[in-house]
Amino acid sequence: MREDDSNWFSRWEEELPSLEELMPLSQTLITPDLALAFDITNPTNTTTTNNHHNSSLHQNQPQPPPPPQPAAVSPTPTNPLASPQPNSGDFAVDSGELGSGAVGDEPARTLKRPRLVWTPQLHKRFVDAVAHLGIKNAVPKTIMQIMNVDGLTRENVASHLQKYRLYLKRMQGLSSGGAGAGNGAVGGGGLTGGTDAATDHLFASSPVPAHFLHPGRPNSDHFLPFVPVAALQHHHHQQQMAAAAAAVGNPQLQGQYHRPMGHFGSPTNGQFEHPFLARQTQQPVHRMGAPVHNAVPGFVEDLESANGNEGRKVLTLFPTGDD
DNA sequence: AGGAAAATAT
DNA sequence: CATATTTTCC
Repeated sequence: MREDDSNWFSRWEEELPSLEELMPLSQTLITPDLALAFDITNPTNTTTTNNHHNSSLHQNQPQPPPPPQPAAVSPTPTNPLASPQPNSGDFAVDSGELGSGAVGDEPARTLKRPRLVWTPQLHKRFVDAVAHLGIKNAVPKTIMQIMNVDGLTRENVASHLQKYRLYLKRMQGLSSGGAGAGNGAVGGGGLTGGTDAATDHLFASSPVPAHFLHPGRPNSDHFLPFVPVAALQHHHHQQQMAAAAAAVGNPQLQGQYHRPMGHFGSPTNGQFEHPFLARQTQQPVHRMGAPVHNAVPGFVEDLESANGNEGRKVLTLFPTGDD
């Protein structure tokens, strides 16, 4: 009956991805023009946005087009952007990158895919994709498609999905009625405060959809009238760099999270310092009266804190639909 | 292609 | 040493 209509409609609205979500990470990260420009004639770039100091974000660019994400590495062997040319202005990329050392290397060469760093933002996208698909359909391939992150490969998602599932499982055991779970299956964590196993850090940054925890009820049906946006987008351009490069090339950040005994007790948390991805939603803490005009039409203030602040979404009817 | 486990890197 | 991510096997 009609009831359903309004029901699903509401849900539909909530599920509507915001602009940010619609935009491919890669695109958001860099602009093709700049990227090209970089490779071709203007090696002047900041290439590196590497995080030299993550202490504070020095984002001067209102729209960081500095395409330089790939500084660390270039996942795509064929992509021109991969050239981490020396940044002329700023300093060189920072220090050794870890394993790859690719910073100063040339692109196009047998580049191995650098380690993908799952930043909270990326993870959020991942969770979002899984949520929309429903655990049922949440398979690597689909998730990957919906995420539409350049450079992301099925393997990456599969791997993360595996971990994510384990995380959910762990959560179930702990959150259930409580005392029940007797066995210390916790493996590692078992803190009273909640879920803070080291692994949870990343996962904790994004809220886990409630239905994920209940196996018994898929929460109504998720029949999507149309395929979720991103899935439709087919870009075959220089994709492998941005997101991947962005997310990837910065293992240094990892150092921060990777603290074995992590002491992330920030209640307000949610403010991760992302090197690149951060730029998408995390704007500088500039609270000036002067509004930061989003020069880009596609940029909406998506100030969503990874905390649990959800609800403020801009309804975007569809992706720019340009393509 | 999906899932799990092992291997490796950080 | 532990965790995160990749790679391999089923």
